[in-house]
Amino acid sequence: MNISDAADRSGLPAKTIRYYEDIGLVRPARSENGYRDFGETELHKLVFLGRARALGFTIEDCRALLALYEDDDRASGDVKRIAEGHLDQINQKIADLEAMRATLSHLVACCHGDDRPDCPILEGLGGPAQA
Amino acid sequence: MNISDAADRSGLPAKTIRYYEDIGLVRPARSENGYRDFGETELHKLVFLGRARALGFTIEDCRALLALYEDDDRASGDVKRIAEGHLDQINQKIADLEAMRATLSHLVACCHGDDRPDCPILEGLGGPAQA
DNA sequence: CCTTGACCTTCCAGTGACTGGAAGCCTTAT
DNA sequence: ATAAGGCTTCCAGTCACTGGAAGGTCAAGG
Repeated sequence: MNISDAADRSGLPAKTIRYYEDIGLVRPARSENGYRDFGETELHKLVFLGRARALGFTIEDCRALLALYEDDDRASGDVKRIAEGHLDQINQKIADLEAMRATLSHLVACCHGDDRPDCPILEGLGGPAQA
Repeated sequence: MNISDAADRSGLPAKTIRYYEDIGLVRPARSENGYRDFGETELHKLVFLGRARALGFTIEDCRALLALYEDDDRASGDVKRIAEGHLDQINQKIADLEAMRATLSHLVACCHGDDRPDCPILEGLGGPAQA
């Protein structure tokens, strides 16, 4: 299967698939003409990578997860540890974003947003530190 | 004031301050020896930038906000529009992360996490599409 | 006066995970 | 024979810094 079919079936852009080969995540065979030739196994890995990336795992996490996926003697504890670490990071990011949202939505709510210069948002950013 | 004092008083790393000058966000004076010399106005802008960045505004948003901050004839509506746009993006990011968290925490909860290879997390990533 | 150490300067390269584009080869259909 | 489309590689750019090298400046101590 050529790269554009692999792209269609995995949902990843062809550019991304080439990049994943560059960094050693997949190793498609090559046809005589030099084109990449994806078998079911490599396609399967692309799907796996697409799902893991969609869950926000880093490429290095994906590399580790893929190695575990292909290792019949893996310990599920290793997988779970990676996933829990990532879950902690997601929770941290959500907490950070919620703190931003709280501050910013308060400022936005206080701003009348018309053509006058008076603006609590700018005051919050530039004024003296607030409690 | 030299850059390290500006860094201490603004909370930004000196490297970041130099970068902000590079991209034209601040324009500190120069002493005869070539050192940057920050007055209160430039320091104030650094504090403003630090707060805006902490709220997740992009550098280009910061540039626009700073211009409005320095414009006595601004319309607060312009500020509010930028802030609301950013708030939308924050909300979108939170929603994305919460979706990831829901999927991932479910998978993690299903994984016994011991030394056996059986692993619902990997099955979720590599298996057939789920409803 | 000299040295030491802490500053400061500029410039270059790297981060993560792609993405866009150029230049050129291959295939398929007309 | 040619035109369109797909494939290849390689280089550069994204965002907002961050690290490090090479070298100039300054204040204190001997």
